[in-house]
Amino acid sequence: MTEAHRRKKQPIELRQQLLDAAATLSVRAGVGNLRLDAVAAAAGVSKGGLLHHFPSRQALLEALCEECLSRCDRRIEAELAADPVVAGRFSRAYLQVMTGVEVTERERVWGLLSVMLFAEPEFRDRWGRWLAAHLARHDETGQSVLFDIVRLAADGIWLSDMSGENSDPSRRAAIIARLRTLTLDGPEAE
Amino acid sequence: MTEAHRRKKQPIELRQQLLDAAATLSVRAGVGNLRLDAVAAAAGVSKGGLLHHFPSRQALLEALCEECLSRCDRRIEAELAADPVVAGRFSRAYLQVMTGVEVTERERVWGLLSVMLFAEPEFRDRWGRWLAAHLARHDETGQSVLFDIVRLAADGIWLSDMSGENSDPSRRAAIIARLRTLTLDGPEAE
DNA sequence: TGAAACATACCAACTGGACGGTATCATGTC
DNA sequence: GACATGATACCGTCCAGTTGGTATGTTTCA
Repeated sequence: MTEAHRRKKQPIELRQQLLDAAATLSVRAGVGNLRLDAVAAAAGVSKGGLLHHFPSRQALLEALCEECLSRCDRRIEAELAADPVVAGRFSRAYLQVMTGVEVTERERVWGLLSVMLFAEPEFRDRWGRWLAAHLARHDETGQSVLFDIVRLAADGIWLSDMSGENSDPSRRAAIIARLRTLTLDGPEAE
Repeated sequence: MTEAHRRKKQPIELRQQLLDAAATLSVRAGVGNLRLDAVAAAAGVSKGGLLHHFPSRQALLEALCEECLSRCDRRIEAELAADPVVAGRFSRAYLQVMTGVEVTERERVWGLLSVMLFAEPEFRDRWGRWLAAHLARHDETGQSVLFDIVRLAADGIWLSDMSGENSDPSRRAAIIARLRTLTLDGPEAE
């Protein structure tokens, strides 16, 4: 009947659009204020269409969380592959990904969303497990508190990025650069 | 008529109880899932009673935010007063307060709540302004990226504390100790 | 002084809108 | 034609906020 029916059906693309829309709206108004109607509308589809892909609100949120994690994964893997120095490699990649250097606005949304999902109690554990698994896999856990500090500071930057662009960009860059060199100095004697 | 009517009226205490209840419930289920009924019940009062003190849900959340900030203020001030070394004093106090060494469970709730409120878009700016004001007042902004890193890492610890007690406490303590010494080394040449 | 008059603190029941979810129908694709 | 995809209409529930009360404090004034 309507025009929407007549268009080419591309379920995979739509699914992605729905997730993108959900991410954007979550970041703008908070995960708790995410409304199915709004997500569907933003993706140019009816609520029925949305519920076809995600049978419930909960399912949508979980998919959102998984998408977040897998995006992180992909970017981390890319960074790891491009880094020849083994020591502190993971922490460096983590820093790079979390601080989101040279990243598109669309990627940025997903970064912010990560923090917001982290604040949701139902997804905290999921995140905790993700990080623990990665740390175990790259086995930097026993290395040095310096690496820990670098990663923690990366989280801090990530967090402060959420509060708008109030911080001086050059200062931010200097901090990131300094953190990066910290991981390259090698773990000195404690 | 009912027993509740007959009890001693202590509006100030009740107000505090309501805020405490709201904080606890927010941390447990997320700010977005905070229900007025539940808050009222947890404080041993009816929803009407709650709405007498906070005319709307929004008002309650704002009061919650203010309470959070003023609690931070008080603890920061206490740390500052107890620290004879001027250089990096604020960053040290910040680290101490945010990582919440030797803190009661009740205080801990408020710490966690801070992060959750930070994740709420409507309160992000409020927090950003708070921090900016404090940084300006103690004028550590121009000092050293090391101080920045310490504060950012403190945020990171704070954040990771939210994901349950999965981290090794002694390791956590080591990190905090190291961060502390970083602020005491003094700003070396960049 | 004390008791009316007012103000504050709270309760119980209700309402109206928002929103998640379902049921059913229409259309595209293989 | 059979299945996947998506639209429309509708229902039930949840919950913030309203309303109209009752009980407890506090002030005023005869």
